[in-house]
Amino acid sequence: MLTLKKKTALLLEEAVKGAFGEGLLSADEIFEMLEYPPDRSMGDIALPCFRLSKSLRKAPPMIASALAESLSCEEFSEINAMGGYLNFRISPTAFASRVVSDIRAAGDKYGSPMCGEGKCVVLDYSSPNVAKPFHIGHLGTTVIGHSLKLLHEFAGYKCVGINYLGDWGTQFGKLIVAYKKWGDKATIEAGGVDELVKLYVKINNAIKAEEEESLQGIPEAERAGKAKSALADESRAEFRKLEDGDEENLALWRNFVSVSLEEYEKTYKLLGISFDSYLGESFYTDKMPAQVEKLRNMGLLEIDDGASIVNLDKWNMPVCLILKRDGTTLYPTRDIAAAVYRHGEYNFDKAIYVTSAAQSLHFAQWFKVVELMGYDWYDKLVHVPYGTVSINGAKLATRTGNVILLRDLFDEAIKRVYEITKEKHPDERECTEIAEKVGVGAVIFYYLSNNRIRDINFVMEEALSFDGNTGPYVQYTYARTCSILEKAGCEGEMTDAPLTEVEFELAKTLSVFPERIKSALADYEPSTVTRYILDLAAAFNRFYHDCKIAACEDEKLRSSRLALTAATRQVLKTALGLICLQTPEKI
RNA sequence: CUGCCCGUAGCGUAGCUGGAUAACGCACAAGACUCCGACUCUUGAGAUCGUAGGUUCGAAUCCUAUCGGGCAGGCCA
Repeated sequence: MLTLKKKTALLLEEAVKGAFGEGLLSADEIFEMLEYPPDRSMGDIALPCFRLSKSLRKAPPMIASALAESLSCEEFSEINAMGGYLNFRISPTAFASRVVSDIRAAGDKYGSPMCGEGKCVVLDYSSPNVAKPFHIGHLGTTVIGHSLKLLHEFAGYKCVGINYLGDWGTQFGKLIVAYKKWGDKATIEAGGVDELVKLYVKINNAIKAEEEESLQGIPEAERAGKAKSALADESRAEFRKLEDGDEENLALWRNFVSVSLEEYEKTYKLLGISFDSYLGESFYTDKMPAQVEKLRNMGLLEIDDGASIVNLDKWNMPVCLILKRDGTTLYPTRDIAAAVYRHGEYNFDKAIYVTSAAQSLHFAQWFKVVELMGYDWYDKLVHVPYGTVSINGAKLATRTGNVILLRDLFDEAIKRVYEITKEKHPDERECTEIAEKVGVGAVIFYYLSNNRIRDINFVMEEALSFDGNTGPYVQYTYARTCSILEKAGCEGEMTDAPLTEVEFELAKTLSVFPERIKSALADYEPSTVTRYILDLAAAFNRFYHDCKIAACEDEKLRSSRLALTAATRQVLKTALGLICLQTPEKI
């Protein structure tokens, strides 16, 4: 499979040799220089010659015209020099046939760079905290992470998706105390994670109240570290018991985890997501001491104000805390231990962490510590950050209730689509199925439309809008391709029937898919795929509007148009799949 | 105070390894369906690319400074 750019680059390599002699530019270098003109009237592909003018000591327009003269090829219907540019025009019919036959030959592998054969990627994403609500703050890591997994699988990597559950820590001591005080088995069983959240909120409020009471009469300035709470002490004690393997507490803990997970699974199922590993923080508790020991033996650990730290001054970063003053571990300690374990387990070629950009420094720090520890795979760790989410302009906050649970968000989206769909589909089950795919798709598409690093202000009305560049728009376009092909009863073949501008534009858009996939992978950027889908949907809808397809009277032209439609359906299906969107054939 | 990220039409954004007339959607204005699915398509109006310097044949893109917003910065995760 030779893309247009590659083929052009090879031709140009010969032309450059012919006009200016050997060894000046390789095909690869030319490939990098090629670009798409901003306007169709200029040509379909272009080589800017400005950079060549220095080494050749000739004016760019002269280089362009010299190259134009020494080039000839049937692939291009026209080659001409314009200013400093060498512009190529492709013959639409031949080009479209080649694109369509490439797509047909590759099938659902069309667009795959196949660069991951025999390599393994570990992706850490979603990772909710047990017994806390699963809200839109988790949408980013979940959806970006899974899309990156799909992209890597598409490229041939063996992928391991890890849901690094927040299933350990003093919050479980609190939860155990709360449960013993106010909770009971039946309520939790019936109410699920919501009941756990209630208990958690209740005990936190109670602790806060006790602490405030204990501070009465102490001047503002002297309050630091003086807050006292019996419940907090009790919580620490219960957590200690849990760490020491107390059977009763362990049983409670297991129950909290499984109740929470059960709830999360519902959302994952809706998103079509599953994980290969659910090993959470608790799994690594016994793997940290070895790493701490290694740090100490290597002389990397310093004691500062009682705590054990790694000094990162040389790299212009604040110190990385490894052990607290009381000797207990911290977030970076666990991350290091987990990375070491995972490398041993999977021997990954890349380990990707999808988290909020707020954690960028944390990752930079512990990545550096891993490097200092002499692990030669330190450069295989990749942090993929994304912007923070706010709701209607305000920060997310569980306490003030400014949260949208993912579950509620999807329910709302599904409900709205259902209302619209039911008029067309009397069958209720079918309608529900469509509403799920389109409703959830709308939210995901909205989220994955922008560069991940941008902060996002979540406005329900916008996320659930179905007009313009939205999920329903592209899914509808996909359904339309299916419907046309089904009515026609065949998928057509490319013929020598002359094609018009819109058909040619569609073929060009189809041809560019592999390049877009490559850049999505290189940048860890699912939105590149989202944008491509919009380009393709727009190109197809223009074509659809201008041309009769199944109803075309000219047999040859009909066949070509059906083939283009089939190719579009194929690429849309692949691309939508890569950003976690379903592809219903009817809407 | 220090570091990282973001400033592009009224709004939400793309373009950022420098390249030709800055692209898309929403909203606004005008138009197109006895037609393969109208959740469609066409056209118009709307931008001194935060600001000021610099590098270059050429800057939204690179460098410096500056303003505005977000985030982070030793015992939370």
